[in-house]
Amino acid sequence: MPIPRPDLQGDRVIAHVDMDCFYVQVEQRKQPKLRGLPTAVVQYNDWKGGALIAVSYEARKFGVKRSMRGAEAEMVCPNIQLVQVPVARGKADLNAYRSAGSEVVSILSTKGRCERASIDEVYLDLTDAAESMLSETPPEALEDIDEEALKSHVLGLIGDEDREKNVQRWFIRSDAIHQDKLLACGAIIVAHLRGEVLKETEFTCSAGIAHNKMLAKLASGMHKPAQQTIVPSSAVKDLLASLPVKKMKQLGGKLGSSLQNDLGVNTVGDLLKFSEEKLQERYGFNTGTWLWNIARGISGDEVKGRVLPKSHGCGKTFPGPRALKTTAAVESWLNQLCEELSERIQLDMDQNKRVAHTLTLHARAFKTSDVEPHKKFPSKSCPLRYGINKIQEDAKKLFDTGLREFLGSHSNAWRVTSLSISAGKILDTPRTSSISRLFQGKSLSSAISDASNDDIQDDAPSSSIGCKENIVLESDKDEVFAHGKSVKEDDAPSKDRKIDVLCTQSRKQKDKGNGSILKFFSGINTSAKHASNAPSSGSESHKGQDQRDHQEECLVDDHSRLGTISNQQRDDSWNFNAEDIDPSVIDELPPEIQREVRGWICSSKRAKTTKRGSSIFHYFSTDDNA
DNA sequence: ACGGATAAGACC
DNA sequence: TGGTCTTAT
Repeated sequence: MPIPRPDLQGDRVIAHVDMDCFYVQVEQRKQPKLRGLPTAVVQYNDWKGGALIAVSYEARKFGVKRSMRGAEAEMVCPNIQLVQVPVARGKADLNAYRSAGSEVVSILSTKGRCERASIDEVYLDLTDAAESMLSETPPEALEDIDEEALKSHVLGLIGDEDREKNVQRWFIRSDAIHQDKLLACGAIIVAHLRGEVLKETEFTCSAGIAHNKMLAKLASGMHKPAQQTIVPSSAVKDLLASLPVKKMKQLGGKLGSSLQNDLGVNTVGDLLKFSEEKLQERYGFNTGTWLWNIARGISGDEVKGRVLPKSHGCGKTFPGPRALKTTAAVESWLNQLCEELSERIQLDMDQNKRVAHTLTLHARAFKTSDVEPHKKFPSKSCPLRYGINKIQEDAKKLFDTGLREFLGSHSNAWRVTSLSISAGKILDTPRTSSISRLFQGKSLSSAISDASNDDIQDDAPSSSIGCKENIVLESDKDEVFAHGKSVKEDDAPSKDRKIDVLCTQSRKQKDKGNGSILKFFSGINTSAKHASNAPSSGSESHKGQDQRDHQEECLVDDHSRLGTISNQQRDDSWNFNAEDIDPSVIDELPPEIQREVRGWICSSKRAKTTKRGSSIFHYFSTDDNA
């Protein structure tokens, strides 16, 4: 998993910040009277008091553990306060915790690169900040170091009496090695950040400060709650020597068991006895190298600069007797799940200007008359189209195809024990180049005029712009096309008109045959299906969700199709290949646009293999891809 | 017959 | 690529 790469730079300052029993803190902030009491958060309390998903430290003293049921917890801790996770649409709703997590991230991301590792954990690369501090205000010159920093735990510091004095001495040692001084600076920064988090959100957290992610993560869990731990490199060897392999991230599962059972490796230190080649031959090249490295406290894994999730998903399980046995039941639950998902990706789009491109369905199921015992329900995905109804419709189709495959030829009675859908391939919506502006960005009129060297004014209101007859776009309200979003927020008739123009164009384009150029600029899908669905010109008819879905379909979801092509739905109209574009159409474009389009075609041919994909949206979402 | 709901990433 | 598997909280 982590990229096995030698630590090229042992001087990084990395912190791992972990919220203390996060869900509990969120609930305690909501209900301050719960503060200080043994508290746990449970979801669904109807069966055995619900399942615990977070436990306060007060409650842990009583032996209350995650993965207990509420009823069990009450037995060991009669006074425990059980708070339920909010329920919406018949399922647990974690949004309160997600947004609380965002509050924290927005504070923690201010001092260096920040990677959101989960809803309640982040990694920080504080190297630059620590270097700066060291050169400007090194700890040894500081007369009073942040009190919270002085409470740090420093691994390997000897002397049990008057710990804080020792720590202080460690912080201000002028003869310390550069690495340790950097860590000291990092620890001061982290202490400060934790203080900010507490002040701004009322949440406490714990942290680890080390030279890489692995060690930082290890350290953050060593002293909780509300404390921080520093790992000087001099302490690494002893730390790992006695550390059970299972404690190491990534070794908590089968790999860790295999190390113990097959190699007799019980502590990370035991790994030192094996050569890199030996480990590689047993566990594969990458994993082998990775193991060899972590045994030595080496990890080159970088802190990704990412504060937003890469996917959104929601799901529900239907245990035992609750298993779903009819398609009607499945569809009803899928509808609920899709509703939540739609809400969340819409919010993501509004807040972060990002668009999800794939919809994936997972399910677990079994057959009542079990012929093929362990056959799994296959997961299925397709291009994601925005709008609740669309998502529901597509999810339904995905389930059906999955179910048919699951059942095979003999149709058997089945039960579904879990359903989940997720939205992935989330990309920033482009906003930089002129072509981006042309089809969805800020100012359509100015984009076109700039590009074609005309001198139409930037803010020319309500003008229809002809572009070599291939494209007619109105642009009186720029935001209409920005991220395909304001359409839904604003139902003004002029907007309807605009959609109408686009759809009409799209239909015309289709009749003319391969009119890919319009797809470029409008993002409008020219398939018969969608063209026939296009709103009619005097559209005062539809209102509400239908209308919304419709408009979104015209703009947003078709954008999303450009990037992704599903295997199962190999509808050409969803496809958007550079090869399909008629070169003569490109010749008719304004010169600036020609250049960009050709650039895209070129890059799409060359970039078939890159992760970024080759859609025009990918291409134009960055500035530097000539 | 699962702790449940979510996420990320590697592998093929 | 999509789909599966692993790991984690």
